[in-house]
Amino acid sequence: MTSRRADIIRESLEQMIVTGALANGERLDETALSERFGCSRTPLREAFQALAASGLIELLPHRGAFVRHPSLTQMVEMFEVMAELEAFCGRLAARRVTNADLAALQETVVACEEAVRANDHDCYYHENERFHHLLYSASGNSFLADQASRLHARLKPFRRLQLRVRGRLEQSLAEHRVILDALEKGHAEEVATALRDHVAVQGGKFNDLMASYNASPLSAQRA
Amino acid sequence: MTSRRADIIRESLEQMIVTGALANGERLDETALSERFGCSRTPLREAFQALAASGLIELLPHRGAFVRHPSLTQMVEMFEVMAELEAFCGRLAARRVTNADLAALQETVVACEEAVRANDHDCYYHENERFHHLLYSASGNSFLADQASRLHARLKPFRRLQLRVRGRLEQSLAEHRVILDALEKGHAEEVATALRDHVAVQGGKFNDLMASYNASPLSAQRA
DNA sequence: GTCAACCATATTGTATACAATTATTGCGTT
DNA sequence: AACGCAATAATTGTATACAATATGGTTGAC
Repeated sequence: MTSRRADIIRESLEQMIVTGALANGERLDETALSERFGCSRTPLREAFQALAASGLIELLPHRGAFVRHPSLTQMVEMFEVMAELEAFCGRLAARRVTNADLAALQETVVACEEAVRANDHDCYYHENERFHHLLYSASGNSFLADQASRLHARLKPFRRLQLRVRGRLEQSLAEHRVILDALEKGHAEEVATALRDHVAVQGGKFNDLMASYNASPLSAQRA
Repeated sequence: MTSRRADIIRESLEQMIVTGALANGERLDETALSERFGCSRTPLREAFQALAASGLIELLPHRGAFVRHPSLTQMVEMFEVMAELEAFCGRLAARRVTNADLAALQETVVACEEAVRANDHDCYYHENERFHHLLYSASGNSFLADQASRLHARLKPFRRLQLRVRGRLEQSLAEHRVILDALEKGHAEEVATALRDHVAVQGGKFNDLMASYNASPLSAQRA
């Protein structure tokens, strides 16, 4: 149980930033926020440090904290790295995956199938998360798994937007099947390629992403 | 100019941790350190936050800050990821590199040659850094470049140990030449493979690394 | 003698007060 | 009228004081 006020505030601010409740370039006023959260400036400043470390805000010395939403370019760059990290996870997992891992992955695929049938986007989203996180740890490299998880978390709001495109759920599920199949056969390069294509923003997906980005509050110009 | 006491303290502690002046598992006493640095606990705590974010210490709620040196396993894991990140930088750079980048890279190779002739390890180390950072930005993906730089910085103390192995300088230089050559020709996969092998800890390099790790103060058991 | 519960102590987390730096506004000069 | 400088106000950075939590030792019971 986290009894630290600072941690709660960090999560709260994180949410406000990724949902777009806090606009890009906006300055976070310590005194104003401390009144809003009903606490002093101290825990707020600690939360700022953590947010700055994960890149959600920029901390300029003696000037304050500023919200920094990724630009479209930065977003594409992040997806480019994410694709490669996942591909690497897959390549390692093809050699190191355990039967328990495979069984758990299979479970998520089944759950995803049901979600698609029920057209339950939230459920699919949840199971999709499980699939990818299982894959990260199946890499057998806990540092890699951690890095992948961090970036995955940072891309969370954009992935949600993507999954809402028509037909994307079915396509995503089919790709999961291909990945799992190659993984079971131990075909490292096939797994890597399938994952890279699954995650990468390319072709039509780029247009979808761009459209949803421009429509979202995150795209607001900097102050 | 950084007039923040917290930043200075962070750098100072960072140095003490990576050099092994602070042993693994050691608890960082806020009051003791604040007296030592001649300041209050506030900037120290801010420094702790930053160090925890980069993984050098662990911050347990209501219990304090503990130094966390990577285990041999974690180190190998980090090198595994570093190799892949650099390989990806190279693959992208093969398509996106500019003539100015190539010229700058060529310069570092020349400087490295001179350093090897003079047997100047410090100079070689410095030019080696330049080579790799140039490569990161040549990837044309600034997010990737940033991530690569971060991990590169974290592996710094271990790389220093590695370069001290006899004959490693010449071997490293030769590899730089191969990488640059493939880069000029635009052979993406050659660049990637050469970089992966250049960075990866495998074969004899693993033994060298393990030996230097065991000999270093970083390998001390946790308290 | 051992284990558990409780109290004392020490240490972290938070609030507030103060210092230092930056931004702003107004005035004076060109 | 526009630019530059200076004083003032606002905001961040730091110090200190206080509150909350965890640890360790002691005491009591079984």
